[in-house]
Amino acid sequence: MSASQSLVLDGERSEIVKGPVRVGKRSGVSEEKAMAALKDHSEAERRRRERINAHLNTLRGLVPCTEKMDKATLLAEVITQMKQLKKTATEYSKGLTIPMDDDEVKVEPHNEGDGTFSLTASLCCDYSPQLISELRQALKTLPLNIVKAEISTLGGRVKNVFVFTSYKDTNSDNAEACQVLVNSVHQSLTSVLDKVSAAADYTLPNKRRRISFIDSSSSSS
Amino acid sequence: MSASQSLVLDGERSEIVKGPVRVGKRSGVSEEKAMAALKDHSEAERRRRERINAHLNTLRGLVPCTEKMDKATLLAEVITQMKQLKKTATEYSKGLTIPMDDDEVKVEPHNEGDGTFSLTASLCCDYSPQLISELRQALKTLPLNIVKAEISTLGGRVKNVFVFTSYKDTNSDNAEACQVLVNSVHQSLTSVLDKVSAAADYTLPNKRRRISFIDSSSSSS
DNA sequence: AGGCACACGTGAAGC
DNA sequence: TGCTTCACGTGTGCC
Repeated sequence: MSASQSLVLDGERSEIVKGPVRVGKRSGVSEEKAMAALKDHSEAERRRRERINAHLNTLRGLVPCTEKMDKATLLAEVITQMKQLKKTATEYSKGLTIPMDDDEVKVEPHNEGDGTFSLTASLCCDYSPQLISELRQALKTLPLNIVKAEISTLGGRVKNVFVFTSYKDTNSDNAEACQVLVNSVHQSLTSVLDKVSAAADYTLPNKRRRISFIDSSSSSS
Repeated sequence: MSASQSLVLDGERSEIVKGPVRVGKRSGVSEEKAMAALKDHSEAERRRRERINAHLNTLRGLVPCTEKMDKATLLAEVITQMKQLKKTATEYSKGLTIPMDDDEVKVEPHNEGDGTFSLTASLCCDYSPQLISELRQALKTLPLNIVKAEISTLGGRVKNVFVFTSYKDTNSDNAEACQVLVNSVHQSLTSVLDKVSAAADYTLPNKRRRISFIDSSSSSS
């Protein structure tokens, strides 16, 4: 565009101008100004690029196995990672909150694909002193290993979460058998829930013990 | 560079070439090839830009309040959000994992700044049947409300997490009083830990009950 | 080659 | 108005 000028802004070790060729005495000054503006512009743009790339690189540090990855693929990876993190975070917090108004029984199968089969089951209801022993009796008849058990209470409500694995003679890729397990666990927990909530209807004095499971456990009564 | 050719690749509604000016019969074909290559190149580059920008836009959808934000600032926001998510996620999972080898007592004050004062305390040790009643007795002497209680077991280990709030007559901005509370809670839990672990040393048969707290609770012994 | 990904400088549009 | 951000086409190096 500009007549008889070749401005070379080197990216690495700039020797800025190559051929500040004389063009005319008076038009030269305005051209120099325009050139300076152009140089400022390209430098600013370079700083912008550097800013973006710096952030991109710190993202590489945050997401594993992206050290030499494409920009676009890196961003895609960031997206999936972010979604995953959000999901697990809300899942964790979901696991920590206790629904106040509704009793619930949930059973979820986790077919890992590697042949193992696990189950997480949860029961949430008002606290009742018989609850734990009822639960124990109900669960020990099931053909499942208890891997992990959690009890949490908040304001008179109690939530029990269990993680089971099936005995290894149970075929994990037998979808039907797995469904049977899910159903029996669900049924066991539901019957526990029915039993304790029915008992609570008649033994109202127990409700005064609802502040914490620790207030009214088995030994002192 | 190219002599007497002006290739215009319009970004919006491309009428691709403006002036396929005759230049010569034989050099024309090579020039046309070069031009086609150039066009492919710019189109590929455009697709790349679109890929990146699409990912950037989905990131905008993932991070709040970034709808009209700068690319660089958006990425910065993504970074902070991601760090935050990672932190809370590991914090949650930290709360759910149970150290296998070391017993521990932890007490952490949470001064909210709004005048309320809360405490989370945790005790992690081998399961012992007396643990729960010991805990109950130890905690009920403390001038604290139990807001939330969790018990989780995994492989014979048990972790108890409690959230307390202080009675409202305790001045929350009195750092000294808060520290006293922290200390007394810590001391109570430590004494419980000492008691049950000392008992476990002598009553080794109890160790067979360690598979789950549900195996050996209070009612049947 | 020939596709791919990157950095660059530049024109245009928004405050 | 200048300053910033964006999209674009291009040059270049790397499989």
